[in-house]
Amino acid sequence: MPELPEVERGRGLAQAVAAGRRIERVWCADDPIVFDSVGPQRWRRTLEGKRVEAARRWGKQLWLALDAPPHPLFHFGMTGGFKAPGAAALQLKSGPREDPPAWPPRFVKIRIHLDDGGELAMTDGRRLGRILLRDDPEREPPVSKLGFDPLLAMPSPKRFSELVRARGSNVKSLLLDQSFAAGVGNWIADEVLYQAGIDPRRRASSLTDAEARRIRARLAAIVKRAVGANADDSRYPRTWLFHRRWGKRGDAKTARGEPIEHVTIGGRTTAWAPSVQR
DNA sequence: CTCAGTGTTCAGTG
DNA sequence: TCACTGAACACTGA
Repeated sequence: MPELPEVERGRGLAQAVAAGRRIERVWCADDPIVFDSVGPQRWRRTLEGKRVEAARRWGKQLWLALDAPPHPLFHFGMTGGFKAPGAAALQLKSGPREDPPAWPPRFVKIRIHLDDGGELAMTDGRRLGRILLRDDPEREPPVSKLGFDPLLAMPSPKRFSELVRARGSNVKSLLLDQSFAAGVGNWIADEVLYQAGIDPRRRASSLTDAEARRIRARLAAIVKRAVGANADDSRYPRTWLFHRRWGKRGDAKTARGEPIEHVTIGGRTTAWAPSVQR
């Protein structure tokens, strides 16, 4: 699920459901992994009675700004997400004839009941997500260790180019490095390099200024477009590598007929089109 | 039954 | 310090 656009959709849902509301009651799953050893009783004591001022995000980190600290900070891992009852329209791919919305949802980890009868829940099937408490989320790890957020704070072309060309790793790994660009995940990194026409194995320090600027422009455009589509991938442009990258078929091709290769870079499956990425 | 996986972290190596 | 690799985490779904 979650790269920057999916997390931003979660932020929007939380903002719509919870901002301005008081938290009346909280239910926590008995899951010491996702809750990072903060017990359910402390969660309830911390959250109940507080008012939610806003839902904020940096990279893949998401938190509820309350009227008093500490604030709950969420990371969705591979499979986490926010849910709200009857919020189908705000969620992913909830077409007319999908499964009836189950409530409470499968794999629910926390349920936050609000004073207007609404509810915000987080689910996480594979338990790689985390829910933490932070007094000052923006100035404490993990958020303080993140790099720029491509939606909220893209560096200038000049600055971006300097940043990229100072790094020795391959450009795919660099894009995945959260201390460089916060919120970029595996498919966005591949999409950026495909559209920019850059071989993912290139050393960042070997890129020309023009190539670095091209990467910046594609990163900005792809993130903006995916967020604008509310992370509904059926609305992503047909020409995107995204639609063709899954399932490593030997005969996979892009929409333009370019053969797609799958290789492992930085420990992650990388899909790319060698004929147009140099 | 096997295996990949939209993420992160840590230990070990060079 | 930097860069890289592999394993671990936990579990689903193909």
